[in-house]
Amino acid sequence: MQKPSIKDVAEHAGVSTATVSHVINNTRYVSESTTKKVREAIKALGYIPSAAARGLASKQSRIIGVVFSDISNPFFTSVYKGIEFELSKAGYELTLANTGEQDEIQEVVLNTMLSREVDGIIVAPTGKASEAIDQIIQMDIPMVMLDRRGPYNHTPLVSLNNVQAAYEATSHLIADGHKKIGIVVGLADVDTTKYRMEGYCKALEEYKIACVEEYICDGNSRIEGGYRAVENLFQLPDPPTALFITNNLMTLGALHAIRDLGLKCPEDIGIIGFDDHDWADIFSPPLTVIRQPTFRMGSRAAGKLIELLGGKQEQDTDTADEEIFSGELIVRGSCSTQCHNNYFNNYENLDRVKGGIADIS
Amino acid sequence: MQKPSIKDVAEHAGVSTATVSHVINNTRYVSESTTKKVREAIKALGYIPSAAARGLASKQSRIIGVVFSDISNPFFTSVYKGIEFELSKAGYELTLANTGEQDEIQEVVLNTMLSREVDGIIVAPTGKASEAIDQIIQMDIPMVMLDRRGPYNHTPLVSLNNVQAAYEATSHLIADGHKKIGIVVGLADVDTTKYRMEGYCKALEEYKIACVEEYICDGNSRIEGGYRAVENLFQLPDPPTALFITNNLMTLGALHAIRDLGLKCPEDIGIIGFDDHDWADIFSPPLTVIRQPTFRMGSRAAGKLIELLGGKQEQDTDTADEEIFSGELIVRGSCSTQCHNNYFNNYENLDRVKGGIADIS
DNA sequence: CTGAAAGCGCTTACAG
DNA sequence: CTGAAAGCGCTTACAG
Repeated sequence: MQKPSIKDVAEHAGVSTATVSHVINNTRYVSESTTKKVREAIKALGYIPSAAARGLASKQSRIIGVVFSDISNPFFTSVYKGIEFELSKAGYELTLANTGEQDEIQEVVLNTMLSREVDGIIVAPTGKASEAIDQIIQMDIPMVMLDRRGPYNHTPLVSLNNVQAAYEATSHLIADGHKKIGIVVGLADVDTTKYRMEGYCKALEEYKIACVEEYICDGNSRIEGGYRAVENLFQLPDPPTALFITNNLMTLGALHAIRDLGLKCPEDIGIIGFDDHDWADIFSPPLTVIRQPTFRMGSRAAGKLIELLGGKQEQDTDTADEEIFSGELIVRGSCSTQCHNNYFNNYENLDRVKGGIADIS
Repeated sequence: MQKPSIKDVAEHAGVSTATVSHVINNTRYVSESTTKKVREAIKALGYIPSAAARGLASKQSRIIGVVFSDISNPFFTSVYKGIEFELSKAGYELTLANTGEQDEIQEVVLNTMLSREVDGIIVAPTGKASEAIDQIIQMDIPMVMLDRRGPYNHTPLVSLNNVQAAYEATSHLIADGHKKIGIVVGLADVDTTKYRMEGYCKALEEYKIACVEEYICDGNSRIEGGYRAVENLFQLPDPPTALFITNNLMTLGALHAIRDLGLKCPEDIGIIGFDDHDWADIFSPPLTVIRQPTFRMGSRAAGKLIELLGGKQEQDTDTADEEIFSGELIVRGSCSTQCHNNYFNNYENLDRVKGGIADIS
């Protein structure tokens, strides 16, 4: 037997398709007895509405597109769960696509989303300008950006205060007695890279530590990149004593490299990572990290999108609608060197010596 | 301006909508000059076909549904990437849903997929019978099961040889000199739990080691469960010297517990985990695990589905179509005790003593 | 080589 | 309180 349509249900119940549609969608009053007949017919026939037909007729897909660089990155997985939590409550389905941080792929996936007529989009855009994004903006499809905004300054954004977080991370290393601090940075095109580097520099500056160019090392945002970065740093004549590694994947690579180089953490090298992980706590020593409120960031982005979908359009204001979360420093013990118990072992002391750390040693 | 439809394109190009459709889909010959006109019109208007309309007219959504228990489990993430790799080559889009291993949620998500009229489904089913799955089967929607099959014996399956893998894991612990071997098992409803336990028992039996009931501990398939399981095991008067932990999340929890209990691995407790991870290698000591070929499993499941979609229907054979992969033992060093250098330190020796390990000690 | 037109299964003014 | 019917934007026999 064929899959039943709304017409079959209507006939079976002895009503019009309009009535069936209205009881299904609860979109106008239908008498109790009629409602009952319709529900029974639906049950009897095993009727399932066609989302395609519905979408075509109503011009709403009730699908939200989510575009991330890589769902196997736990940061995005957790954000995704936040989005899913919020959006499924509101009756939306999600479609997910990975760009792998590649502009061409981003173009392709956004276009298929356009073709799917998604009702809204949440995207962590690559750094470059995108025709597809231009088109989405021009078509007035609700969109919120997550983690970064690329070259789009007038789209709502949910992200972390990366400057502050990186500043805190670096300050923490300084407080632990480090003066030779390397940083492993991600892809240059991605906003967060710039901001995390900025926070790092700001902290060094504030504590009058010279910013050594060789200590800034590209890790490509990926595991292998983190590995190679650490290898390179330790080929320097005067390698750093501590490392700020600016995302979770590079941290993994860095830890691999540290092990392969036969180094001990934190004795030989202090480590602070970006992004928290389930395994960070059981690493030896447990990893000190900056934690992002990933789930909340995801659900907030979804919330913003729902507002836009509801038509609360005050978008024509000039101020970009931003929601910036704070990173949280989780101190676990991968930073402290032998200096751990010296004068610089905590923020209180740090505050006192601001402006002259290089003098005391 | 409104979003252009195929009609607008047809008018702009001075042809029929049929012709436009055919050049887009390459589905019948169209003269070069006409083709050119159509393509130009498409470009000029920025035309994007409506997937909903297309789906409604063609009765094909070109969407494949993927139903997993939890995409934040790296096992599923990696499988998903394999699926994505294969299916996107074939021009399909994916829609993903998590069940959290809950029957009711599985029911809901499968029904929305039915409503979306997905062309096919890949599912890691919960253990219980499901009305939605019954319906999918009855509607002849191509479906392949992944990791497990639940109570459905006539659906194609891609999975691991869990008995063999668990047998190898346990044998490895035995070869490393352990005789008091605990196992942390997952949800009872899930097939893999049963099979992994079976392999464990088989190995013990083979080496004449008594199977101690207290050493079999429920870990609920989750991090917290793994934690509690280890806590419980170490409250036994005679706790095990080694643990086989049967999935990645429980392993994480177990490692946490081991740390919190102040135990050292492998000195105090040997560990072998199920599923490999990026961090397994940098744990101290690096974790010995059974690795599943996750990406290949995913792409193979997708391949099977594509075959079914292509209508190669030889399904009415009675033999269930199964593809069973082998797990790979990755030895890293979290199992060996002080016995590491004794008689039982490798498989060669193990073979010689088969049938009487308990006698030698 | 191409077109006219029915039909896919819904939603939604319009009408009563 | 409910129905008749147009229309959403495609695909696809059918026809020439």
